[in-house]
Amino acid sequence: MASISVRDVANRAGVSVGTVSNVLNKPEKVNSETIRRVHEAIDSLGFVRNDAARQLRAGRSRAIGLIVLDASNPFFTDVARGAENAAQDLGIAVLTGNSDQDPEREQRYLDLFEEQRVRGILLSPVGELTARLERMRSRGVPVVLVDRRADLEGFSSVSVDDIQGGRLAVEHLLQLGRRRVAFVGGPVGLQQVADRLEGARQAIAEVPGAEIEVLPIPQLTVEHGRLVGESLRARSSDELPDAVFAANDLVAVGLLQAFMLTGSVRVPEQVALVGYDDIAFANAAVVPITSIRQPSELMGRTAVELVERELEDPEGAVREHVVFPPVLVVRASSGGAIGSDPGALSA
Amino acid sequence: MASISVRDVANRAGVSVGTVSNVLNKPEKVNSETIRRVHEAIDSLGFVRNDAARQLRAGRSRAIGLIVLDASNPFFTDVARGAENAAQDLGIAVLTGNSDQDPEREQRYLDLFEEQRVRGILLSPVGELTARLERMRSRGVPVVLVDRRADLEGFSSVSVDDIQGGRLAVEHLLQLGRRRVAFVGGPVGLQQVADRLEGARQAIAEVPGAEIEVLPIPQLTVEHGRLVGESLRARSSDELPDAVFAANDLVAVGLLQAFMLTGSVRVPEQVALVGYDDIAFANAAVVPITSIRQPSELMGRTAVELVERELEDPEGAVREHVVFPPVLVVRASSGGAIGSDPGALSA
DNA sequence: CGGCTGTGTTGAAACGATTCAACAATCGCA
DNA sequence: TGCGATTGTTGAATCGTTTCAACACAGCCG
Repeated sequence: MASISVRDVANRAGVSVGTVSNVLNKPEKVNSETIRRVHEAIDSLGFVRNDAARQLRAGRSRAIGLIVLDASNPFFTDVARGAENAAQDLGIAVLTGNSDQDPEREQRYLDLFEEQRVRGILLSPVGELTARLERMRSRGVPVVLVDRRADLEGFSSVSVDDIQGGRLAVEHLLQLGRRRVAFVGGPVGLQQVADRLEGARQAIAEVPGAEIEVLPIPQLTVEHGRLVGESLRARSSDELPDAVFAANDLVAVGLLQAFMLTGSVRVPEQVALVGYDDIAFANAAVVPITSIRQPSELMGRTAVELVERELEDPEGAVREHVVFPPVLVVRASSGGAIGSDPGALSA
Repeated sequence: MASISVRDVANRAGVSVGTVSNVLNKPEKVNSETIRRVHEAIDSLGFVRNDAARQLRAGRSRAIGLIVLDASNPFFTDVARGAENAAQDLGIAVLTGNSDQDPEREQRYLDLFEEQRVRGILLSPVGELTARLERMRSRGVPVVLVDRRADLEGFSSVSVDDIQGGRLAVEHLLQLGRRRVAFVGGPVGLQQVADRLEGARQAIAEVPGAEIEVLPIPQLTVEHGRLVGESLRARSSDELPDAVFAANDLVAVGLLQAFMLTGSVRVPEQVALVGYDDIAFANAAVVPITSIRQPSELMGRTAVELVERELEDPEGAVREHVVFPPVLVVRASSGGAIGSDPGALSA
């Protein structure tokens, strides 16, 4: 029951505690025969290093804290995966907390991470945290904002250029010869939605004769996509747009379902469809959906690297804002590579 | 830069360190005026308790470790949410790691959690861990298996009765008058798949004239569901089953897509469809899919409670296997509540 | 007044790993 | 042989919190 400590290992191996510690942390300073004996003792006693004691001495832990907005959103699980992979390479760990868009839960995870003295925090913020983060920074704990451009001054961040993403989507539609584009998304209060729309408008403005119609929705869900899809279906064919850009893939799935349900709107013949995020389901939809991919895994990886870089440069004014370019992934819903006969889609 | 400790707080408040500790942990033993002064000192200095020191003294941390098989599977995010909610009520934290079905990652998280001296571990295991878990148990660290019945002797577990789930699904189909049921799932090596099929067979056996056809697939994915769906679509109508039970919702979605694509198989008129897991997408599919719900959040919550119960009963032989009943959720794909005109589904 | 109870407070010991100045042993070289 | 350099090893001090035996003090009673 009594826990096994370095002292026990030292006794068993016939060396001092300092030597055991050196075997664990600086083996190059220890005679190889001694190393062997110590490891033997460790194995036979089943010794497991007590991380609390180690980090008490070290002053900081070997873990990075990650707080995500929504653990069920594939985007964030990919970010987390990227962070874990990067951390693994560095021999550190990632502790993941899910704020679930609740400022109170977010606070609790910040408390926990502060008490744990994590080496840094990756955060996609919900609540108002300026004062709090200011304090962490003054303590020398790096904070990296994920998926939000530097709305908080003085913190590093990783994000995606959503304006560029919007451009990519609509330029693709325009290149297909489409001219009457509908944008389905909302609420426009959301930075991401506003940026995507802005990019779409920029692309439209560059092509004479192209026009855009904005169809606002209160939330980015399958249901609201479907509702808009049904209202579009009811239009006469000369009122129908020939292309739709959905602010995310869930909305695109809803639109597609409405179009498919009666088969009265053919995708992509009558309406070409582009979504955003490139979630796994975009590829698995009835008609695979063209989408804008965010390099989510790379974002997580980069965020971890930014934390470590700030740590290595303690006095540093090293605050970086890494903005990733989005990538267009063309699939059947905009007439890209189609597995089966497109004609079959009209049902 | 120098970290602020209880000693600093004590000086500032003009009391001893013992008193500061008591304010933090046993305020009922401290004079209320003293409490006030100490809190004032804490606030003005920005003191944050060092959890490493605290748990070094305590011998164990205030966190429970959770290792999930697949963080992108909604089932596990729900389990995690349940565990976090339960932990919150108890004033402890949950550290979540994603093994991603990789035994090596699973090992690394176990190492981490052992070094952190977590109070307990919730685990949906991938690799062979008997020896390892045995050691943890002998150290008095409770281990609770999630979503696996006690294939490892002597550990508590939470799981769902998948045999019962299979029964529910097929009994429902039989009650609708269907008699020719197809089961789509695999690999049968998977305990869950085998159990669901077993339950289905039991239900079939109780109704004279009912028969079941097993259509095996190598993986529970949308793609494989779609492939089977296409082969069914090609059958003549008297060879077609009048009901399909899919081993999970992803497979059901694939089947549905194949049926809808040409509209040659009408759901639910020609074929009634039931899935398993009740993922969010089941409700958001073109035709909402009837499914078997697992109480995933409750499972997470219960697992945390089992850990705490084992801790309170140190010598205890308290090893419980909690098996939850699955729940049938009826939707349009089996002719349940349908929003719009069912006839419209035939396209 | 002496003894007793109850309420607050104190400060040193303990938790277990890491660090580092000091020491020991061995070797090379003049 | 003597001296410095090199390589290994030692063990006490340290990190910040909690615990606990000991103490101080006030109030009460016989």
